[in-house]
Amino acid sequence: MNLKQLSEKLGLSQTTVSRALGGYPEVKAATRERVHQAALAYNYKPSRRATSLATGRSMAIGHVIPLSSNHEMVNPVFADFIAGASEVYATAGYDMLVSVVSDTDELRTYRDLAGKGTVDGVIVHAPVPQDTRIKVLHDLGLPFVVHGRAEPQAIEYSYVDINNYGAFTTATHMLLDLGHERIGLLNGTKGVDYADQRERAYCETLAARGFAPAPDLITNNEMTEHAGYDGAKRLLSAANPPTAFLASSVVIALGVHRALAELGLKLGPDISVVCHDDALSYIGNGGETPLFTGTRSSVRAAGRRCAELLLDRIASPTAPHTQEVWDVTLHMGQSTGPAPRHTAAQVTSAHNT
Amino acid sequence: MNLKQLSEKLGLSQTTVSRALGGYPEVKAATRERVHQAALAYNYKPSRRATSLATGRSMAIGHVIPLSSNHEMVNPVFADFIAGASEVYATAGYDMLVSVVSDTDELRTYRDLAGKGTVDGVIVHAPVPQDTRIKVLHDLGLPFVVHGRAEPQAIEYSYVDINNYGAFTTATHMLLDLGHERIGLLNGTKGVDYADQRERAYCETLAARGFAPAPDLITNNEMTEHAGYDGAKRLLSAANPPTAFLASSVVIALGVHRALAELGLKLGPDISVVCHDDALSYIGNGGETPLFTGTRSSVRAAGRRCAELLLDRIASPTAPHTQEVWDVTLHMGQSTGPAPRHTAAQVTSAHNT
DNA sequence: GGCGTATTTGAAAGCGCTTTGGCAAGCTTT
DNA sequence: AAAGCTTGCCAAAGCGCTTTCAAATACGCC
Repeated sequence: MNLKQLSEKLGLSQTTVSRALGGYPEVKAATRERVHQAALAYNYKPSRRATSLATGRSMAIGHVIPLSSNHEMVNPVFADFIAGASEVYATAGYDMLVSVVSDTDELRTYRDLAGKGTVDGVIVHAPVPQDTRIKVLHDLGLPFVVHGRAEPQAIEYSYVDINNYGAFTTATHMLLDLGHERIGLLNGTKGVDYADQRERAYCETLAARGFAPAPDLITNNEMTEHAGYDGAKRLLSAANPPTAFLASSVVIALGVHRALAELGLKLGPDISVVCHDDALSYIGNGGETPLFTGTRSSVRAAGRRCAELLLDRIASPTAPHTQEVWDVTLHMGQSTGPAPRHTAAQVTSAHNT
Repeated sequence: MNLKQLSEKLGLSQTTVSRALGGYPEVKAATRERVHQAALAYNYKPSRRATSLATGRSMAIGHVIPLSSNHEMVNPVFADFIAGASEVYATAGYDMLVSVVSDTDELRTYRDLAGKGTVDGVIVHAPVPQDTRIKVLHDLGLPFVVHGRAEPQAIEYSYVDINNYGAFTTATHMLLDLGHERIGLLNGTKGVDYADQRERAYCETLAARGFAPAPDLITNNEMTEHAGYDGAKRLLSAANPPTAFLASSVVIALGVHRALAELGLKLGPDISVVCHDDALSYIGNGGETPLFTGTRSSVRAAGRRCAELLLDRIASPTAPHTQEVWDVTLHMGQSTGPAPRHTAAQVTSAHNT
């Protein structure tokens, strides 16, 4: 059933039917009602294809998910972020287009989406400093919102980010306050903005408190359980091991936890772990008292907010840009405790003998 | 730049330009080359909107991701599945449309997608026995492929599934062979096909070997880390606790692992864990010797295969249906060992004193 | 009753492609 | 040399909507 057929059934013009369904005011209430009834009865749905062509809007938002070129890896936070964004799109009548592409193809994908007019806007994920995507999207005239930041940029743009610097400053202070002096940082891939911010916060806080950050206490890796396990294992087996870890995600922290279990070290009393928790729905750091102490911020809420901002931009492209930095709060869990008087190395060797 | 403008620049008709770009044979090679050059030079990309309307194909595939109605939860396997599917779509020139909807809205979403013609086909996730979606999609005439099975069905349909029954039969036998007699089953939500298959395999294998499956050794829950932790903790603290666990996913197994660490039990020597491993990219059960012993099957590969089958169906809708059940292999990890002579309960209480 | 103003409805022109049905060359065939 | 094929191109119709412009009807008022 298409518009023509429906209007014939009703003895009305396509114009009137279209307007009645579209909610335009110049239709008599009675007529509108009649049209709605008929649309329901015949199960008429206006073709998205035709509507798009006629209006010039595709009513779809693109999410381009970069695949790390080295490892074929989909970052687990995307699932939650997308779930949040999807809620907003659904209520606004937008569709969500997802493409998972290797990061070398990413710019081409944006150019394609813009050129073909498949989407009305895109969300930019995992920005890096001086991200080239921002200029490209700006030049293409495709509305976009960035999840995270990509400073410095000559171009003004909208973003939603969390205060990564603040979060890791707080976390580092907290561990120092507990007496930890050697703190390992298990971070994400170098070059991604949030990872760099976190490392900077960690280093500068240590320095401010009079500790020299040892480069050998920092690892950069994909945010996987395995990376956390490997990193913790490696740092703990080195000479002069850390007594605490700062982990960039709960997934990494779980890996640390596994490494500790294997080494016979107790999370909290022996080794403290503080992590950033994206509040992923399935990697629960939940329960009454969460397992891991950490800064927390819902990436799903960020997805929602980014989607809202993007739809706003599409509706009014000349409006001033919105830039939000969310503060995160530290939640106490069971993974932190005062620095043990004996070092972890001694504990380890005691267990190994 | 649109087709009309490009054809004027070239001094050709829109027909010829369209055909040259579309690869149709009735264009002279020289002309085709000239058109391609011009398209490149002017960065012409045919509008997806217009193409869709003209051809009647939207060149997009829908993935409707159900959100469990009780917990707002996105299953972690979706991310990997979708990454696999996306690869196939990309090379075939298709887009991927993702909607995350609460399961009560799912049928409406399918009707919308079909009615508006937003997509050319859909993938059905997480089927339940006698899934109503299959009949609805069939009646709508929207091509689809199911990831998993939904027997019994009056309707013939295509699917890709793993041999869940076989996998858990093998796993149960293996644990019995190791001398474990009380085996906990930490399963997914009841009513979802794969969970039911796994429970059936577990019960029937136990029965075949002369053991009565105790209902109190089975838990059904979301497949989260927390659920695994809770389930293991609960079963282990009961009277006559299990000496081994069968976990429906690595995420659950990680939760079990955490519970064990907390109880001072060693994975392998004290308590064995066998799980099904979807080979998720970020919840690595990787390494030379994987942590968890388990059946393994790449859900990403399943995503790829489902996508291929769906594109085939769209290309030839009357072709016979394809039904694939993949056998899974058991990989030895570090999480299994012979049943301890003393029971876990004794170990626990020893540690608690 | 007639005029001006609101209120409702319609005809038709796009939106930017694909595709059908010709048509005019340039070839081959007899 | 006429007839029949290819080859290479084009004009125009359509895909199913939205939206402009115009027209028809209804209403209020002197």
